[in-house]
Amino acid sequence: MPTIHDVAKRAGVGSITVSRVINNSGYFSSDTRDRVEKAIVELGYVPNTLARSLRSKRTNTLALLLTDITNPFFTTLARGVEDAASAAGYTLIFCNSDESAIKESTYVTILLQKQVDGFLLVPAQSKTSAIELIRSRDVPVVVLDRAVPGMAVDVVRCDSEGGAHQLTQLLISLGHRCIASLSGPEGVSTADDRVAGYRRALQDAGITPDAGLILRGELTQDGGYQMAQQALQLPQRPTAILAANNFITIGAMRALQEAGVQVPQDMALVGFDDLPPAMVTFPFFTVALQPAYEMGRKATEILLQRLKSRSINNSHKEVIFPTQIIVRRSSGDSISQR
Amino acid sequence: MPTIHDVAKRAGVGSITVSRVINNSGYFSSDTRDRVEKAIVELGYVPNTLARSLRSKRTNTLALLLTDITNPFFTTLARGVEDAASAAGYTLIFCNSDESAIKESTYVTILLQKQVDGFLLVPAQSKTSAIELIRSRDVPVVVLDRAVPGMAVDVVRCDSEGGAHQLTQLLISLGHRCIASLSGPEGVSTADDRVAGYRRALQDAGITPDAGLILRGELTQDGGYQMAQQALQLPQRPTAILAANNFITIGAMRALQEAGVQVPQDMALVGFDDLPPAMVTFPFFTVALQPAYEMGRKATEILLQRLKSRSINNSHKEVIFPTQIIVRRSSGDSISQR
DNA sequence: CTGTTAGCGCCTTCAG
DNA sequence: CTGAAGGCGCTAACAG
Repeated sequence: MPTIHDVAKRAGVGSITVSRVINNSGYFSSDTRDRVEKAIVELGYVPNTLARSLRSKRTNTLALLLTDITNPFFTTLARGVEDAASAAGYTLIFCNSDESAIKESTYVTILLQKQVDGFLLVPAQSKTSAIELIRSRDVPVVVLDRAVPGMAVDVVRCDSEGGAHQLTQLLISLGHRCIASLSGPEGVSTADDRVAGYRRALQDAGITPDAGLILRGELTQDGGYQMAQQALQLPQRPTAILAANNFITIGAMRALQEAGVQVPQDMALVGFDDLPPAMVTFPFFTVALQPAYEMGRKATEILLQRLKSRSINNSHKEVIFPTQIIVRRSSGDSISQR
Repeated sequence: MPTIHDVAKRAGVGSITVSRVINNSGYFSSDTRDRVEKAIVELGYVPNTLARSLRSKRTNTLALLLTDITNPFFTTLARGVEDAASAAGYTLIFCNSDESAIKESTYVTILLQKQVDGFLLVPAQSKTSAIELIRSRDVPVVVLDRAVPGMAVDVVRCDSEGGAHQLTQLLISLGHRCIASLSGPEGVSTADDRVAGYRRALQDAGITPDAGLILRGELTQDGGYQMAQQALQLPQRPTAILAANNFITIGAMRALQEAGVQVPQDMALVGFDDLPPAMVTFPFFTVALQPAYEMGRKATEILLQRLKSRSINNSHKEVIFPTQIIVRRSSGDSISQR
């Protein structure tokens, strides 16, 4: 493994000169450049970024810490992050926290040791020590997808409250009065916000939300399955369901199918997050679409901006993207036409 | 940012002793350990992995270089890789080559500079310089998903030829005689193998494959869309289509829908790669399923094994997983019953 | 059980 | 335009 020294010797120059040629910094004659470049090629020299980073204190590496890359929403978001990062010369380390605050902290510690330049974090819980851990080392973070109330930190997320409000409004306009909300764990801001938007829409319509209709569980297919089963057991069975994410939607759908409940005839079903068009043949679900790719891009841009200006403690941005309601078949027609 | 020196001073020991405590290596009294650990906590010391790696020549980082994380097949594969890597104390850098050999080489160069301990590579082309680049630096690689004929390298992939053979056989058994094959670029082993399996099945059945029925394009939705349109223009329109991956399947489906061709009534359609059950409500496509998660896991295990034994030049493994044929509605009933 | 010495490969500082 | 000295934070190798 040749080092900068070997190249210098072969080119008959000092090693600092080689460094200057590699980084195209300072002065050197074009003759020197040629000799150095020749030596580099002949030796197959590859600079050691580790050593460089040790000196420069910059690794050109960002950390992407999310809950589960397997969820198409996060996959798309990750792609947005990677594109923006690599365009700026950064590479990406990614980790899955699986919604566990413990895994999250463990990863943050490892990533801090690796001296990543910045973090893109989808926090497992709204109240997370991970952010404090990162901030205590003066490393920039941008929080993605979820709000972290009371923390001075950049956030890029979607208007979950508004999206849920619109979806619920849609259901109400179709004549539904008994609507169940299947959401994620308390403390996860997107889950909380989607319940809040649901509540507000009901109140706007003068409907008193029945507490039993508000179910909380995991943001997984299993969670959706279980909550939908519970919803079907309620004394007054709902005529519509609002699911808080794509996996809950699918799980709920499965429970309904098993119970012989037809969507949308017997039960309207709307949710959050669309599947990418490249993945779905028969679009069926009415959803609030979040611009995952754009969110990833934007968050990365903000992070890179912070890195460039080294201004961590300034005022913090909160970028909130609107959701886009896409009406398809799962919401059904107006109930009164039945 | 405190260093190992600061900790040593505070604990009243030499810095090497701190190092020993941190890494739990060599000998030290339990009293020393306590003093050092106390100092570490008090200072909020975090070891600098960069410096450690510079000495130890190991970064505990693996590179995952694939074509597009957005494809659910690769997402699942990536998750398998990450789980196996993190269980062994490794973190993962991931990059998307978008099937471009140039991007691929660029990334490999960057990753080599970052001194990653090993590579997991989905090569953009069967004939790729990336592998040679990596091997020239004596860094272990495991190739994923695609074969690289003539290269002495570990490979974990699926039996594409066999899967295509079975799918084609299925179509033949249903009475189809005029079957189109929509595959990826020549030189991509999975694409080539899936054409080969298709050919063999036809020959087995005594059918001479018409060259016009074998279409090649991109492994994308767009590619599938275009190839399906071409297939519909053929003088003798096929009664069935074999698509080489999930995106081609979806694209083909779209083209058929637009042309008013019903699947499976007017055209049977079978493909490769299933969508994860967590993602799909109405399973429709008959597919050859590849065990993506297991492939990722297995490849990572092999790579970690190589890292442990430092044996790069020994005999190389080729692990070939079977595909599993899942028959659903898109393949339709026997043609003779119409 | 503990410490000293000497670098890993690179780049900042200062001197030609 | 070029180079020598020194150190980033850590740990092998060798003492004690």
